[in-house]
Amino acid sequence: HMNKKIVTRFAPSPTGFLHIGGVRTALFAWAFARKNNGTFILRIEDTDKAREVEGSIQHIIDSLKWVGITWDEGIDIGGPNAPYLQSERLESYKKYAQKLVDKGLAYADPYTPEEVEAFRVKAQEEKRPFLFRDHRPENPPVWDGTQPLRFKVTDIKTTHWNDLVYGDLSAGPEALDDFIIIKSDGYPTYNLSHMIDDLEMGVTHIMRADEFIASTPKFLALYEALEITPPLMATLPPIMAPDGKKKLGKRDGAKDILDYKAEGYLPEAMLNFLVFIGWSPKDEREVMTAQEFIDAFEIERIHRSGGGFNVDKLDWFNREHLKKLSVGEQKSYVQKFLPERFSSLSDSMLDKLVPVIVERIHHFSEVAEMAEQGEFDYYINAPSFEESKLIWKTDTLDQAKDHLKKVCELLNDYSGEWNSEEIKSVIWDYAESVGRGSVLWPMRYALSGRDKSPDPFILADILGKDETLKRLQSHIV
RNA sequence: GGCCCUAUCGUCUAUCGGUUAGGACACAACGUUUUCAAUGUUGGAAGCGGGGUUCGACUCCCCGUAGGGUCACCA
Repeated sequence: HMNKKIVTRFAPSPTGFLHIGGVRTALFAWAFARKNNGTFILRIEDTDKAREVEGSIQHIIDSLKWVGITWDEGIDIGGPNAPYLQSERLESYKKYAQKLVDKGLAYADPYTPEEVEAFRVKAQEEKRPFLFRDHRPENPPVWDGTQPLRFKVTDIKTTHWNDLVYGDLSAGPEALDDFIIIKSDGYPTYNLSHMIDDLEMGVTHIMRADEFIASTPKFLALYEALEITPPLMATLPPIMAPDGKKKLGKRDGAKDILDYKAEGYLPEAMLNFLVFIGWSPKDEREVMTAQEFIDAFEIERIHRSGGGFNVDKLDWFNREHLKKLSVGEQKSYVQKFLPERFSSLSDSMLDKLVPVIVERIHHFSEVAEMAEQGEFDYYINAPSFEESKLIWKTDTLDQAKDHLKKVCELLNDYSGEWNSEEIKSVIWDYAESVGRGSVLWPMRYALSGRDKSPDPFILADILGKDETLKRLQSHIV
């Protein structure tokens, strides 16, 4: 039973950065293609020249690549259906537009933008939807390419269709109108161009966010006029702002996806987080790799209700994926976010320090924040001697110094392997005999100068034997 | 305002007529421990309201209510 090969696409417009909503859409379309051994296409819809933002295309490519999305055909790699930039496909759109004109299903819009705007305002004031067809000219001029070209809806009815996610949908006749398919600048609108491209590129499944539900009846009318069988449609639920009250927009904190990269979030965590907004697997798994997501992905399990963007959950996902990284990988991230002054840390010190840091963060920019607050300074500079701190939780300063003196002796005599477990066992019996706190608190202060720090044995391990003894001795004098 | 979609713990969700309504995040308590962190255990916490259908509704239908989308020479 050879089914038709599945082809999906992600088709953003180059009008700025890609935010999480766009990436989520791409992720679903990509996963569906991958799961079914299909083709995934990256197409750029640059028909709105006024809104185009320089550099967007590269930014989109970088964003998708960051989360691990790959495409089989697309703007940067070409493919059998090239070009993948709509501004280079104008002939196709004109051909189909002309077809409609010839059939009497498209006509030139004779009004000025101001006149149309006036119709719209009036409709708004009268609290009814704006319908251009109420103003459809009786004898439209011949289309010479300088006026907008409108599709003429001939069958005004309630539209019924099926959505792979929402099931049977319908919309009243108010959803149908004469909409523009070619603008006065000669470029097509999305309304026309996306379906021509999908047809020519063999797209079988369209995945897009729910704001397109309302215009689907228009698309369906145009498909019919063009005698094109529409692809199957899967509508994705909206991503809501953290308060859950409205759709997440750029004004509500929908950041550039690459900002999360800059903040030290892991791409695999971002992917994991994003796919769980609007989808969930059959079982109760949450932490998943990209491949596990692809394997588990089913359109049937895409949700219909909107999901909120929850930073706490993202942080949790990030921690979970952080733990799965090798120490080497963790180390290169930590190095990236550690300020310049820490470059004096030796490689071997870093190897021991990294796990200690990773245990205390959700994402790597916290490393920079903690460093900013002086959190790691004692790894590169010995803390200054403070008697008051040294005697905290011990009886007297003399006693604290005696304990440190003994610790120094024990460590000095020890010549085995230098790691926190061994260091601990060297000191432990003594600490137990006189009371752990009275030994460990002074050690902590002598080594870090702080009352909140990692275990003193771990500190000693990271600092090395020489530096450890040096710091302890400086507090005995 | 018209058209359309949605509705389970604070948040994300499971449930596809019969469950003590399950899980995760967050939160709280306790345990471990030399502090912090990490970790372990436990806990509180939900079916928007009203009608139906049914032996039985979170689940199906209707009406409210609330939220969201849309009504561009943007996609």
